[in-house]
Amino acid sequence: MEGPHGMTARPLPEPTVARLPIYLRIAEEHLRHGSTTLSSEDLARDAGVNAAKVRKDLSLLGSLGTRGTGYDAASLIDALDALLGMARDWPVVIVGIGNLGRALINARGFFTGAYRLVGLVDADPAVIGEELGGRRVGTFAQVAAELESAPAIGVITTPASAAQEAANELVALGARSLLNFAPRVLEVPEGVQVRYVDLSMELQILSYHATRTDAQSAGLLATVGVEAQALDAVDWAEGGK
Amino acid sequence: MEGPHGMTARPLPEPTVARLPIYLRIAEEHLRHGSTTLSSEDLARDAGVNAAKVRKDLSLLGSLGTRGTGYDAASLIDALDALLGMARDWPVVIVGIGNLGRALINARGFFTGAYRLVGLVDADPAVIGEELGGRRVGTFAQVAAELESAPAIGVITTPASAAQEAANELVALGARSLLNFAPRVLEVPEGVQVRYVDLSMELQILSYHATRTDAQSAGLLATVGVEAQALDAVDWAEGGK
DNA sequence: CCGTGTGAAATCCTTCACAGCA
DNA sequence: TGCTGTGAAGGATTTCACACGG
Repeated sequence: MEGPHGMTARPLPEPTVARLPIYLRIAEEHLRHGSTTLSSEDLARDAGVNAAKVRKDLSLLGSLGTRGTGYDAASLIDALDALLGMARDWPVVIVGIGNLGRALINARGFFTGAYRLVGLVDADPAVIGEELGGRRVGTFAQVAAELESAPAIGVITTPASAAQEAANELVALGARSLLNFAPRVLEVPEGVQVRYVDLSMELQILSYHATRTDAQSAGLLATVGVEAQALDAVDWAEGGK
Repeated sequence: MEGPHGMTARPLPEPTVARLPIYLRIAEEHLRHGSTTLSSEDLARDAGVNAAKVRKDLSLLGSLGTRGTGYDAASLIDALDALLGMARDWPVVIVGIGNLGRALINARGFFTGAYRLVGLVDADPAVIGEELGGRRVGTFAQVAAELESAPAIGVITTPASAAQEAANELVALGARSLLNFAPRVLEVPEGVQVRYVDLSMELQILSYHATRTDAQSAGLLATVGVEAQALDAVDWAEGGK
């Protein structure tokens, strides 16, 4: 059904999965700019990766390209859309309506396309009742009562101390994917996916590298031949022990 | 100076670097809760990784532990603080004062410790002049004039269309590390670090996995023995061709 | 002739298993 | 005895190099 030749596909390597959304974005951009085909070299340049990697990645989805020509932008978009589930409907609940939660609600591109905001949860009585993005903020119980179906994705933007409880409630509501912005590793049942976005961690990783390159530029440069690499986000988790 | 035995250290593996902030957070928490030592097993449980991985990671920083006992929380924190540059001062400029930018300015834990907000840039005249987080929003020229020194880190929260220009300006100001929230791969000079946080990409990766596990649970479960893994963020980039 | 698709090689990371020290 | 530190094994991903097809 979803494999290269209709057979049961083995799971894609996680680094490949993380690059697919980038390829999708680039293909959409190329199409908007009028080019109907693009080569692995084009994709590689825009994504900041090796061309061989692009070909290997895309070949895992099937034979999408044409030898001597490249990839048809529209076909590539279709294939990636299908694989990333962009044709489906993904109801999203956000827990923690602070600054970050509000930013996500209002962010362009966050609730476009397949992802649909269906619930806003907060514990603070001062926030409950407020209307944002066409939804009224409620407690878990209130939101659960108003949901038509289980949310597919739960977004956690609470303080760290409330994150595990938020995860528990979201899983109880039926969410099987969590996007956690709180600086806490979550315990979730097997089969529940968790992705972590930790802003202070990002700063620390940057300052680690900055410390190192400073020290090196004082000596001799040691980072020779380092290819510009765009995105290899592999921070994911599958629940269970 | 920074190697295990005072010798020139080879660079740490990138996945290891991405885990160090987590170990740091866990050690701080343990210390706050009164335990002065913690084992690799403790760290592994809280971080959601394998204990062997913890030991391998930490052994790369030197011999921090004591056989038969574990790691001294305070010493571990010191070592990680030093390595991640937490003793230094990291001036940060934010470009793009929309919802996300404001969320970062107000977020607890984002501008605590080593990271210090020194400038806010936006192109919108309606936003320029506004005061947030103790800083007045200005154009690049205005902010540049008020800076005491070059910013170490630039945070980009502009729309995608403005991200490359923001990166150029930040590099011109002297920033050597960029944290980019815009869905765009940036071109930067060699030696400039870029990390990407792309929220819509996170959702797409989640929906990819959700699609797959749904299809599998209809058949037979194939994800057996998958260890819970916390964070392997490896999305980083070094400029240059 | 050009660019994809792909075995094979090389590299990187993780996990194992245990020696060694407190 | 208990837990770290680490060589070696194992697994996964990246890169190479080129056969193949349009």
